[in-house]
Amino acid sequence: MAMAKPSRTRRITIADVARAADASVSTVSRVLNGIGTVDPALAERVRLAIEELGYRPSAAAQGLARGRSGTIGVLVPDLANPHFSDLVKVFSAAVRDLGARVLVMDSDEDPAVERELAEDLIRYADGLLLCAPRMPRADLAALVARGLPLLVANRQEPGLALHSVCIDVHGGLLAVCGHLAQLGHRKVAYLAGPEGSWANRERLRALSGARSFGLEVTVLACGSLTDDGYAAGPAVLDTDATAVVAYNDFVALGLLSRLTELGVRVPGDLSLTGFDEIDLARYSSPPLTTVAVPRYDLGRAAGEALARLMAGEDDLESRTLPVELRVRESTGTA
Amino acid sequence: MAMAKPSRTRRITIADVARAADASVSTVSRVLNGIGTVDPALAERVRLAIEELGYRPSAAAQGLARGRSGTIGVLVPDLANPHFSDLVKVFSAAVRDLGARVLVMDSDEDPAVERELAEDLIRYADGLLLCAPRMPRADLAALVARGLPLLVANRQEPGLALHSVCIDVHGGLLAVCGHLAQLGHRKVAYLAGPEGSWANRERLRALSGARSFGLEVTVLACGSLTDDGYAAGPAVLDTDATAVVAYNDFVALGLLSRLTELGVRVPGDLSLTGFDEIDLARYSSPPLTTVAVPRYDLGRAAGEALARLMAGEDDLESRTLPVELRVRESTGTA
DNA sequence: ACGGACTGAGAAAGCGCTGTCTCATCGCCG
DNA sequence: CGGCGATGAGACAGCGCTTTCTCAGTCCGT
Repeated sequence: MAMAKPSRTRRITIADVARAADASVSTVSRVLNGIGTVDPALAERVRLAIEELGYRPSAAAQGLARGRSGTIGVLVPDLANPHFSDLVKVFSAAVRDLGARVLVMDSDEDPAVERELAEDLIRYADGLLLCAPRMPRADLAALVARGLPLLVANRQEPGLALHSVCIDVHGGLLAVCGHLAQLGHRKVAYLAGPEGSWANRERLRALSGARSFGLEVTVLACGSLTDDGYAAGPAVLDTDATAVVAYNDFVALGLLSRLTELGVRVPGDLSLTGFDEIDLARYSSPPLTTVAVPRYDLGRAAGEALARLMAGEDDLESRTLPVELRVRESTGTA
Repeated sequence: MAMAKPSRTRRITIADVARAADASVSTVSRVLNGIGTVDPALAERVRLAIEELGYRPSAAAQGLARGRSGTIGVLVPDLANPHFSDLVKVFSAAVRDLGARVLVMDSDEDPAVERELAEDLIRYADGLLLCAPRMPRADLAALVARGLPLLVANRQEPGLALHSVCIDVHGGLLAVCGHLAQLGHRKVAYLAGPEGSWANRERLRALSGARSFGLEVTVLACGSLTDDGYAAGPAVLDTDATAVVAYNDFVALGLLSRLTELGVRVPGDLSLTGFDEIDLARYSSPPLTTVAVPRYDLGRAAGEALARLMAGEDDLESRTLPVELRVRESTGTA
């Protein structure tokens, strides 16, 4: 004989609390939100009832009544990438201080999915943070037109009144180039990152700027993962470059591993740079020359910016955060 | 003269759509949810109106009316740890197929915060996934008592009817010990992970089990980060161990780096093992002997289990997923 | 002792949906 | 040709809160 399911106990509502505390629903609400004045004794009774019943206001009902959900949608291309999980972590801590929660979605680097998820997030969220969106400009514009507070991290789109916070990728890679040039390198290979990525475009822009100080750049399609860097080993050796600029630290470490296997010494035979400074960069052998990006500040800045957007300030200028070159032992004279 | 703020345009509601399509609200709802039968012509008119107005149903209103939010709460100790961000990623993809979204919170490894966030998540979510919760048993019990679908990943609590999916940490570390014993090691040092962590307790249990095949274990407090491993270098050398079992790959790689700096050869002077198999493990020099855990399967399994819990099935047995020892070059004969 | 300014607290109208109930309408069989 | 089951579609009552409005007391000045 099948045991009846324990019939999901009815939700405890504010009315239950009111009844238990012998107060009105409005009063309970007041106590809950600390709005208006309530007689201390009554308030205490209410608090007690809340405690005893284990009452928690329904987020849906609050959201509906208040007209805002207290939720911010965050869209990332790949949550498994520490760059983004770090950002989400910091951002979510930042907005929690504002009383907001974060709904994360992962587009798996697919621009089409990205648009769709963003539309879905809108239904839930009071504001949106788009991290390094790969979607076409038109989609981005459509999203902006929806009118809800929208912030973009690490992408700029000239002419599209986009509020954004960005890392100074261009400046960072320029610094890398300067460093390499100073060491006497003339020919460098660049292991390129994801196609649609703004960060990749910025790096390319810096690279072409670096021609002005005599750098000759070969661009090799690669990717953003350790495996991609490892795989790129032979291709790199096919060039006559004396230095390799990897898209990021993962790629650099993957390549470093392959080079070590192949008996190529770093920086003796080949100099190598990364980007983003992951923890392990200081711990590889040799330690990696890379660019430190202010992850924490980025998340923080995004949180603040979105807070202000949601408060109705619309005169926000976009911010670009400075980066810092970290010279270590993976780079040497040509 | 200050430009008036564009007065946040009123939300487009289902009523607007009904009006535009010259249909009733109920009909629009039917079309939206594909429930009941609607005349094809009318349905088409509705769809058109939705399209034209750019209407999106409010998640809050739907949630309130339906009695469920379509959101699942996920609580992790540290989203910056790839172990968890990977899990969240896979899990969230898994439950999206169910039409659910994921609300992530990060407790920063603080058991007290953990409890609080979990309580908050309940207000938003239809179900909860607690990842490697560090909270005391009593708090966990209180959460279970709340009655909503609750799943725990990587923690077991005997006697607490907890639905869980776990990695076979014990088995994995036992395999590591066996491997080391076979190589002739007798004295090993264990770099311990976070205090409250079940995974750490399981490792310790395996270690004490390993005494049966003659292993003598020194436990050193450490942590779960690369830096912790790096810092533990001298302490490790103070022991007379011939092999080091690190809490995870990060710790192992940190230690490896320090050992390299100190001129200690791995595995010549000291064997070293990790756990969790991060990407970089194969790319260190030497490549790291570690334990591969089925991250993907874990997320998948969690998604399925929670789906079934939410469907009312309460007879779920807990699952433990098998792991695999990956022998590489960081371990050698004693 | 009486009117005006406050203060504390309840009643009730939404918020934007869903889902049930009800009501037309229509085709069809007897 | 009347009655009956289908079928399509609207009305309406919630869902659990917030918030305005209203009202009964209080406290004071005159």
